This record gives sequence, structure tokens and C-alpha cells, in this order.
Amino acid sequence: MTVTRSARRDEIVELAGQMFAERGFAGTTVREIADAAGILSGSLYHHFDSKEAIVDELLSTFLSETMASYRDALSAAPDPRSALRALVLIAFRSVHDHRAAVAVMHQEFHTLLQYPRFQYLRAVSDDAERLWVGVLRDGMRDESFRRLHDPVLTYRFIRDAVWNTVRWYDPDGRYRIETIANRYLELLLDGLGSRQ
Amino acid sequence: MTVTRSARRDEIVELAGQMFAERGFAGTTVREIADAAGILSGSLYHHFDSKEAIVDELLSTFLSETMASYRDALSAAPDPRSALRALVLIAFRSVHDHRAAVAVMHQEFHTLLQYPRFQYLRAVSDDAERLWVGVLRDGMRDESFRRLHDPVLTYRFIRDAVWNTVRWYDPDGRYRIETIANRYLELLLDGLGSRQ
DNA sequence: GTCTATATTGAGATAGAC
DNA sequence: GTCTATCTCAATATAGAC
Repeated sequence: MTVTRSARRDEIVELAGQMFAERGFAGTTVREIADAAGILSGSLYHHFDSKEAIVDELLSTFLSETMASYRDALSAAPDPRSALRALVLIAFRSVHDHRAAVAVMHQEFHTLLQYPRFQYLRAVSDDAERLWVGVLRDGMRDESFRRLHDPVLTYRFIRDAVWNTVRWYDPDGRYRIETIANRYLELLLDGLGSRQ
Repeated sequence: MTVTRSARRDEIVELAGQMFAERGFAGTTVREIADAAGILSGSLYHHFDSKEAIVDELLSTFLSETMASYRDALSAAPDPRSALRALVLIAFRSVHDHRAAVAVMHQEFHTLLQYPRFQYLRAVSDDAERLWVGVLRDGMRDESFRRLHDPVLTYRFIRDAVWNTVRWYDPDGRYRIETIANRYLELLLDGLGSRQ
């Protein structure tokens, strides 16, 4: 986490992130990353200790920024409904603004967890779960939301639907991210409708 | 698709599927698969032409079975609400019954699409989308469901939430798959509740 | 900060004996 | 149907010159 910042580093992380998102972490070679950056593979090791260090920087940066946004939003929200809406909007926003990081986190989470180095991913993921579930519980308590049978399950359904949009969302496509976010909020809050 | 069936083949596909689900397709070696099957890596090639052929068989078998279940359910369902419920239950059932195939499909879909050999994944995925979206449209038409702004978006939210459960569902954990399915249906049909 | 050159390891796959 | 033996290639990573 205590890394030396440089424009070149950030550039490489960005390029590598796009490739990881597209072909997977294991499916991307350091040579390809170096090619994209216009240098030879050996030169990459001047900037990073290893391929893992690159994905590590991509994810840790993204996760700390996202958690910070979550916490800011929570302290500004007047009630659980606003808080939930804010969290959902932040998440969709990062699908747009940090596509590669979201895609890699989403796609490589499980396989990266095998390595000790990436145990912090689990920790952050658990933190996020606690934060969202807290909002759902608050909303049940003050009756903004129906009594849910299980806020943990509800959170996971939300999380999975939101983050997965990164796999089909196209910044140049016909759905703007705000449109997607609003449609999702409508579905989440009102449901499909339960009339017989 | 026209493959010679044998118990040994099926066994290898099953073992390999578990490993692909756990470590990813690119992260699993043919040697590891052979080890798990109790043979040497060279011997694997008596059964399969390549590593890709193994994942191909895993996915194509799973997908044709799933699509068949979907179609059976649709022809048996008396109305759109029943049809939607049936589709959701089939999907959650396969998260339980075909964990590895669901996980691999979910996790490797995007990267496999790079290869011509796996273009059929896109085709099946599109078929499934048409089928689900048809049910949503039917339900809007007969007013079983609220008029949705976009049934395609709604379908994708559903699909992503349902298939992603494979990443955290534990067959020996505290949530039974039927419990998860029913909680999801409640959320989908009724929403969180939109009271101020 | 990048290059040249290369060490080292492990990957997918093949041929032919048993 | 499996093993022995091995080919071939590509992967991550390193050392030291420029």
C-alpha cells in the first residue's frame, strides 16, 4: 500500500487493468502489458516487483476510494432510504468510472483469494457487507423498508446485480449509467408487482 | 457436440470443472487435472483433444440441459407469473446441482468469448435472454407485472443476481438453496418497499 | 527508465511402447 | 487406456549495460 507514486506507474496500472478486465489476470502476460506501455517486458520490473503487484495496486486503490465514498455518503444521508440510494448510485458510478477495476475485482476475486497477499480483499468485502447491511437494518427498524427475512441475502442480491453490470454495460451504448441505476432502484424498491 | 460418451470422460469433466471453478480455467493446468484423475497428463489426451475441449464439454452439456429445462417449464406454465417463478427456481436449482458449470460459465464467459470455438456461448446466452424477456413482456401485457421501463434491463438484473449466488452459496451452509430462491422471489416481486 | 540478453520454470501437447 | 519420454514454446523474472 505504501507505494511510490508516479505518472508512469499509474499509466501502466491503467493499461494492465484494461487487459486484465478483457482477458483475465492469468490470461494476460507481462509481455503484453509491456507492449501496450511501449517498453520491453524486463523494463516493467523497474516499476513493479511482479505481475501480482500490478493487480494489487489496481484493486487496493479502487477499494480504498470506494469505501471512502461509501462512508462519506452514509454520513451525509438523512435517512436509510437516501443512504441506500446513495450507495447504489456510487456503485453504478464506479461501474462507469472504474470499469477495469470493477471488472477485475468481480472476476478475479475468488481466484486471487487463494494467495495470502490478497487476503485483504476478503476483509474489504466484509467491511462493505457490514456497511450495506447496516443500512438495510436501519431501514427495517424505522419502517422505510419492509421487514426483510434476511438483510444479508438482500444485500448480496443487490451487490451481485449491481457489480455484474460491468460485464455488459457499454459506455457508448444506448443505456446511460444513470438510466441503468434508476431502473435498478425502481425494481429494487417497488418490485415487479405482485398482483395475481 | 458429437462426442463419444464414457464414464471416464464424464468423470474427468466433473473433476476438471471443479478445478476450473476454483482456480479459473487459465489457472488450472492439465497436469493438475490428470493428477486429480489419477493418471499422467499425457493420458488425458486419449480422452480429449485439448484443455479447451474439456471446458467445452462441461459448458455445452450444462447449457443444453438448462435451455431444455427452461423450455419445458415455459410450456407447462399457465401464466407469466408461474413461468417467471419456474425459471427462477430452475436457475437456483442449477446453482446447487451444477455448481462447477455455473461458476465456470459465469466466470469464464467473457474470456472464452475471445475464441471462435466458444462463440456458441454468446448464442445460447442470447437465446436465454429472449426467452426470459418474453416472459417479462407477457407479464406486462396481461398486467401480472407492472409496466417496466425496460424488460431487457430487468432480465439482466435478475440473471446477474441469480447466477452470482454460485460464488457465495455453500451447500453445507445455513441457507438452503430453496430458501435463497424464495427470498429472491419475494424481493423481486414485492421490492424493498417504497414508503417514504 | 529502458534495453539486451538470458535464466528458469512450467505450460500444452505428441509419439510410440506396453 | 495409461505410461514413458520428450518436444516446443511461452511464461515470469533477473542482471547488468546504457
